[in-house]
Amino acid sequence: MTPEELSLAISACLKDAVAAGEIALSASAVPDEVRVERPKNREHGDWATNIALQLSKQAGTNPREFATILSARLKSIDGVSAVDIAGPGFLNITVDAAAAGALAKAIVEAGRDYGTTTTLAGHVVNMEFVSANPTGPLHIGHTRWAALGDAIARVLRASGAEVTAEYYINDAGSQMNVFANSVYSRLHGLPVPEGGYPGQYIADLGHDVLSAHPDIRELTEVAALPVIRAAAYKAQLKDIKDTLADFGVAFDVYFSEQELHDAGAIESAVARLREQGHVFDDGGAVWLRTTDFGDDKDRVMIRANGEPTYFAADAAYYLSKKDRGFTEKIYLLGADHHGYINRLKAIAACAGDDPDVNIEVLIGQLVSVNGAKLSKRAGNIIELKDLIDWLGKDAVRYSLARFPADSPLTLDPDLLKKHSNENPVFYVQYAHARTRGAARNAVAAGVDRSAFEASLLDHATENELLSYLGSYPSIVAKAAELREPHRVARHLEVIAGAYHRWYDACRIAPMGDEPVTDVNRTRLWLNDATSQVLANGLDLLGVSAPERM
RNA sequence: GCGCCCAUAGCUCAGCUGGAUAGAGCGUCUGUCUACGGAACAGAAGGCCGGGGGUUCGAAUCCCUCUGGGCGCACCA
Repeated sequence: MTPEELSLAISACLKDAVAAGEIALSASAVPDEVRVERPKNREHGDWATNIALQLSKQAGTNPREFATILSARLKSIDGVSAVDIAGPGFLNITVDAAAAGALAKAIVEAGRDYGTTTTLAGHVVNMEFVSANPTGPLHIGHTRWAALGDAIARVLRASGAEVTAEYYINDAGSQMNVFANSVYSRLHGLPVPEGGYPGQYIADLGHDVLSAHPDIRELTEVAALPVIRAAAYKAQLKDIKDTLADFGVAFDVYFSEQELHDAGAIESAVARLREQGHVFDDGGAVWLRTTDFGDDKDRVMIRANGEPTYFAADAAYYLSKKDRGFTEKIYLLGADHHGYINRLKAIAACAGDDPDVNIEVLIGQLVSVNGAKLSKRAGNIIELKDLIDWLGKDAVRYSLARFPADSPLTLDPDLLKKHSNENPVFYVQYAHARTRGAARNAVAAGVDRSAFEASLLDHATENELLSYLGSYPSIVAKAAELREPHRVARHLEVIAGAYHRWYDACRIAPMGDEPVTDVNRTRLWLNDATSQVLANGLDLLGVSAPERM
């Protein structure tokens, strides 16, 4: 019995009670699924619901009376062994061991599919994240979104959504010229130009350019700059892609801003938005009236000098996503871009979309290290590449994925540097390795899965572990719905803890010369079910599930 | 000045969108091993959930208001 099954059964009982006239509610007031929670206190049963507290007012009765009527029907649910009414009207439900234990076998049989649902089926999602300028290496600021964005994409897919992960390359702006100038200066041993990019990587890019174009130093500045710009851009973008691959982050599409310009998409975007009636001319510039849709000021699309703005490219890019058939466009942006929310939503509205449905802008607080703010331009960056080499992909990805995006996060490098159980990733990975080790030992001792007797999983720690395994799918679905993959990570930590407690209390393999019994065999199913859930969950976070550590 | 985010144990942070005695890891202290992997488990100490009002059966959670942090307000990209 999973919490979902219980939830549906409770809802059915409610509907029956309404139909029988025992509760004065309209049928539409009964929710299809009743939320059941795992009570903190074990004396409160296996599962609890506060549905009586929520609906009694509408039903014109008091919560305890409501609960009494409902509990009589809940007792007849197959697998429910007891129903108690507590406090102001909580319903505490106890499930018998056989009904709870059956889950272990179901999980093993579902395998990698356990935890996938269809709650977001039909959603065609474009998820844009990272999108770092191709003028420098990825640093820790991008790291958070790389880890989180990839995990969100995976969680969405697990919930049935069709997701395209997309990286927008800002390769068209004036920063590309600054970038080329910076490399040019390095090649000629000149100081970093005003506002240019410092940092060793500029010199490294110079070497890349030099090996591709050995005569680059002989060219005049005017002739050299376009060559440098193209070659350094190519090398830097490759570096970014390689780093993301090392981080286990896969993008389906790398979208070039320059190609938008080359294809005339800016002009056609202005024309299309003008048709929608939201474009106006003022002071020689072309504007989009974003204030019609909640922005605090209108935005220039084409400057008085005829040059398009970055904002115009944003609008063209949005239209591209719309044209490509995405019903939901999700943007993951850093907190320093939160001012973009309104204008991006206004673009969607101007394009005729519903800004509450078709576009979603997620804002993440920036990660800091040792209190120092990181700046690409200042050159004191911590590169993603170095972080991976330093701490390992798994530790970095897990550390970033286990916190929600909207709270400030301070990473202590000295703490993260330690490969010890101070880092929660090891707690979860170790639990998985332990399940594998326990299975190897059990098999060596002659235990197999030839028998499964669910009612034998009756220890308190088994009840606890089963309930957490059972709520895993709804946690994944919730994480997808709210775009909060940290919920998965936290739940894995809960499962790992429950597993360790079970492992301490209940042996899988027989002790010494004792014979193998169905208790051992059945426990092996539960062990393997735990293994499967931990592996599935870690995979959603892009973290490996090691066989041994 | 206007706007967004944040404030919970000594530290880093959860808290399932309003529920029962507010949790985890680390740190501190005390226990459990002739060990299916001790990278574990059990227990203790540690909280005015930033302050003050309000909403209701019930608030860390929702509303208002202070305080204190982070960030943003371009015909830059």
